[in-house]
Amino acid sequence: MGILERKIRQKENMRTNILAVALQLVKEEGWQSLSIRKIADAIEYSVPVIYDHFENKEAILFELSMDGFRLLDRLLEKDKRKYAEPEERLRAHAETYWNFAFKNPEYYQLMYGLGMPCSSPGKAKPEFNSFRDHIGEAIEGIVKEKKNSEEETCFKIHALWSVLHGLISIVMMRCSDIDDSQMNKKVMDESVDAFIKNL
Amino acid sequence: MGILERKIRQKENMRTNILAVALQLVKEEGWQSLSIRKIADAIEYSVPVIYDHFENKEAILFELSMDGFRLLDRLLEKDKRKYAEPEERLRAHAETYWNFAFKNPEYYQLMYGLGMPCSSPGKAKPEFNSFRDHIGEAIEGIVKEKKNSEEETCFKIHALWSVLHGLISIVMMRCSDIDDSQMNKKVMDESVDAFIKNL
DNA sequence: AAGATTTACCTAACGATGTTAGCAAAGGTA
DNA sequence: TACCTTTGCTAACATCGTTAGGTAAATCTT
Repeated sequence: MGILERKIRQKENMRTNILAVALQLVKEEGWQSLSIRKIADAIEYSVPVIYDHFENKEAILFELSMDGFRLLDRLLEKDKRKYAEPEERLRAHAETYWNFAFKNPEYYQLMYGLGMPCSSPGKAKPEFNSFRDHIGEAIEGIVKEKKNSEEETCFKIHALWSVLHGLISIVMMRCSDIDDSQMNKKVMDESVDAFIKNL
Repeated sequence: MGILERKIRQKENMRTNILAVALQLVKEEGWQSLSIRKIADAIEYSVPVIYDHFENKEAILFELSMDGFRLLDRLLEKDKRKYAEPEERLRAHAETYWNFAFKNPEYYQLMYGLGMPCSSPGKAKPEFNSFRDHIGEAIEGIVKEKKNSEEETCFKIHALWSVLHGLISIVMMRCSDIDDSQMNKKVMDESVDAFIKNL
């Protein structure tokens, strides 16, 4: 009997609908004004049904952050297929990371806890290191003939990730008075250049 | 009559007391659990008196973040007096920034909106650029014989700030699985080295 | 088809939050 | 003493996340 399957399908639909609606609300009004009641309103159900599908609000945010990591991962995989040469690939990864952040600021903020009650970080997720793994691979490709130790490579990975994340955070949080996005992009490009030169 | 002055003094005392108590609570339980009622409880007054001294909760957070910037600024000024040689001074500034962040994580999180409802950033504060100004001066000192344009120097400032802030953010938010603080410190030192070498 | 049972869903509430209106008491002024 | 300003409080409002408990519909059992 397909009746059970239909129910499962409906349940899944509800779940994805909740996530979709939550993301939509966030895009419109930001994380700070997202509430369970608004989600319930948007899906046209009462509040408690949301708790049939998610343990609590944090679980919803967690799931959305996972979506963010998955999306980023897909983009990085595309780079991998497109660019075989390690240096070229590394530059592409950096650019992809940058573009991802500013095309999906909601995701980026959630993924790295920028300007919101921490929620997602803290729990170790494999997806968390997706970017690290990708640039790590590219860096190893560039550096493999040189006699760098594994530890040194690990340092390099962290260093590059840090510049990118730091730059993005500062711009996204408006910590700097430099608001010219072209200029900020240039700072990133030069930082990546300097980084590669220093490998 | 000193009676008016006493009242002013009392009012100021109350104000600073509120801030001190708020900071204390944050150090004990983190930003997320700070509430007006807890502050009122700690200062042994009822809730509305707090609103006689601060417009709202955000104003309290804002003032505390200013304290953070002022404290950081004082430390950087100390470096300036201690180290005349630009490169040495720049290294000291980086180290000071790093140490400040991990000795006062509450301040750092508030100042740059890490893991909390954004609150402070967004409003342009002169104190915000204190660190930028300090490392800017040192970098100009190092680079002044070379024919770098002002724009290039500005880029360099942003690049260095970004590595530091990125590294600190990643560690503080536990985005990385590398939790060894000595190791993280090494990554910073090497990044600063590479940065200076690349000036 | 009728009864039993599980499921789906809602109303209403609890406790905590930031914020404010309005009142009472204390203190200074005339 | 009468008045007024300051100072502080109680109590409430709206919103939040979360949950207990009930109802009616959908499903399963006989």
